[in-house]
Parts: sequence; C-alpha cells; structure tokens
Amino acid sequence: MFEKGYYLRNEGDKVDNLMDMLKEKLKEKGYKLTPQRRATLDIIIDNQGQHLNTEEIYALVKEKCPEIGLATVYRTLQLLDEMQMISKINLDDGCSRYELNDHDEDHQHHHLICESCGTIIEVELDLLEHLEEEIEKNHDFEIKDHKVKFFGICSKCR
Amino acid sequence: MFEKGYYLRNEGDKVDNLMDMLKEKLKEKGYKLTPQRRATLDIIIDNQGQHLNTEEIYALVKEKCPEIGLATVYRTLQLLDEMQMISKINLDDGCSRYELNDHDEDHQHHHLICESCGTIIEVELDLLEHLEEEIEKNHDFEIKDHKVKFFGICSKCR
DNA sequence: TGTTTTTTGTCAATCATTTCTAATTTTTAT
DNA sequence: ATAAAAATTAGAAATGATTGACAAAAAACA
Ligand SMILES: [Zn+2]
Ligand SMILES: [Zn+2]
Ligand SMILES: [Zn+2]
Ligand SMILES: [Zn+2]
Repeated sequence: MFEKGYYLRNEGDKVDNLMDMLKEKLKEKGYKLTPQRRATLDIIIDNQGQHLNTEEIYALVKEKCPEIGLATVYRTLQLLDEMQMISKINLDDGCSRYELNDHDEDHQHHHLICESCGTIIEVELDLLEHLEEEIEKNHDFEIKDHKVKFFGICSKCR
Repeated sequence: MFEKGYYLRNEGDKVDNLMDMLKEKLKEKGYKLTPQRRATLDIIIDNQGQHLNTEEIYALVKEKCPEIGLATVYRTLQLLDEMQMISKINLDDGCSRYELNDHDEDHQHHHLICESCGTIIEVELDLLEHLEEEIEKNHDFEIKDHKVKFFGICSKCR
C-alpha cells in the first residue's frame, strides 16, 4: 500500500525518508531540493504536533539558516503543501498554521480546539469514512479530502 | 425545544422572527438594533444559501442603505456572528463568507466544495452526532460546535 | 567556460480586516 | 424638555499576513 523503502527502521530514518519523499516529488515537477527547502521541512518534522504558524517556522528556520528570507519560507510552505508533505490549518486566528502530513492513509487526524485555552487536541476519525461513502452516493460527489474541526472546552478548562 | 413565537406561520414571518430574535439577543448584551444592523441581516436572509463574502454583502446592503460604511459592515458581521445569527465560513479563498444560521438544531449543514468549479453543495450530517459523543467520552472534551468541509469533484465536473 | 533556468533575498505592493477619530444618534439624568 | 453620557457610525488611516517584482546567486546545461 505504500512505496517500498518508506518503512522506518528507527527514528533517525524518519527525516531521511521524508526528505527522500520530498526530493522525489519535487523532481517529478522539475523542482530542486534546496538547503532552504530542506531546512524548512526539517523544522516541521522536528516540531511535529506543534501546529506552527509561518512566522514561528521562519524564526526556527532562521536559527539554522540565518540568511533565509520570509518570502522564501512562504514560498516553501506553499510548495510543501502542493507536494502534500504538509497541510495548512486554519484556526481563525488570523494566520496559517502547518503540520506534517501523516503518510499513513489510515490515520488522518483532526482537531479539537479548546475555546478557553486554545489547546489543540488531535483525534483520529476513521468513522468519517463511512460518512464519506454515504455522501458520495447521495450527492454524486467524489470526495478527495476533508477538514474537520471541533470547538469546545477541554478537560483542564472545566 | 424552541422559544414560543419562533414557529413560522408563513414566509413573510421569517424575517420578522429572525429580526426579533436578533433584537432580543442584542438587548441581552446592551446593544441596539440599528438600521445598519437590520439592513445587513436582511440581506443575509434574502440571500440564504449564497455564502456571500463581506464585499458582496457590503455591495448589496449599500443598495438599501447607501450611506453605510464598509467598516460598519465588518463590525456588524462580527456582531451577528457573536450573536450566533450567522456563521463565518472559510473556503481558503482569501476572504470570509457568511451564512444564516439554521435555528433548528437538528439540521446543521456542512459543505462539499468542488475543487474544479467552486460550487458549494450543502449537506446535512446528523451522523456526526454519534462521532461527537464518542469524542466527548474518549477525550473528556465538551464539544460546542464543529466545522466540516469536504473537498472533491462535483457531478458536473466529471 | 559561457548560457539558460531556477531559486533566492530584499523590498515594495496588495488586500482583507481593524483601529482611530470626530460626528451623529440614542439613552439617561436632571 | 434639556443637558450630559453612552453607543454607534462613516470615513480615513493603520495593520498585518501574504504576494509580487526584480536583480543577484546558485544550479543545471551545453
Ligand atoms: Zn482548555
Ligand atoms: Zn494536528
Ligand atoms: Zn464542479
Ligand atoms: Zn452553507
């Protein structure tokens, strides 16, 4: 179900694997894996689960790659999104956030957002697949992707 | 399950009903139902199902209320959202869109967005309630609201 | 090596949204 | 009713995330 070579043997392999995946995807479109692009993906991998926004990513990338420009980070994030390495998340807080894509198709996750403290809890929703089948039948609509957010109050805030 | 007086006898009653509802909600918070606020809600009611953005709403409101300023429309939409008369929709097209809330709690709808032609299809998802119960148990998270979007290709675009 | 293509950094422009301010309307107190 | 206080508004300016322009740098090509 997944390309050969993408099974991980240990944690260290993970970055290499994702980087190789990116390299391949870029090559398909005639793009190159530059140090800036490498550094940006590195930061997102290192901060998995963090839902960083562009400025935060920029600040972190700058530590390893001080000459990088903000526009490059914007361009790179857009590219990584197109290559489906990352996903853009909108929390209605006035900026775009990003997270590493889970390349295991069985485990797409979604977000519980606490309206009190802002905490983001990740939740896996396999159940949504049944819903999708139903919708595809009823509306003759071919579903490619979905975004689901739940708003409420987390356990700490009660 | 719903306050007395909010059952509709005919179509004409609908606007009055929603307007009364708004008036009450505003009064609770010490706000007033001004002509500008009235005109803005009117337009949203008249264009139910349209998912208008702020500029579009501004243009339509201006026809009936030419002296209104764009900033007032922004403020009013924010207020109507707070009062839960309307909902903000984000389709990642660079602007906020709004739609009238369905005040029948059994029929919250969600959106199928065609990635080819941009058509928005509305779909009712009662099934999501089971999911919510599950999540509330598993994550000890009190769900107040949710936003669900499905992306794909509509029947016309295939 | 010289030429072309891609990518980058800087800086300016864009554009949705918010803030500021003085004027207007509404409410409240006298 | 009249004056002071509070809320709301229009219009202009400011903000802030994102994008575009462009010349320089890096990489691929011949
Ligand atoms: Zn919380
Ligand atoms: Zn996440
Ligand atoms: Zn379509
Ligand atoms: Zn809708």
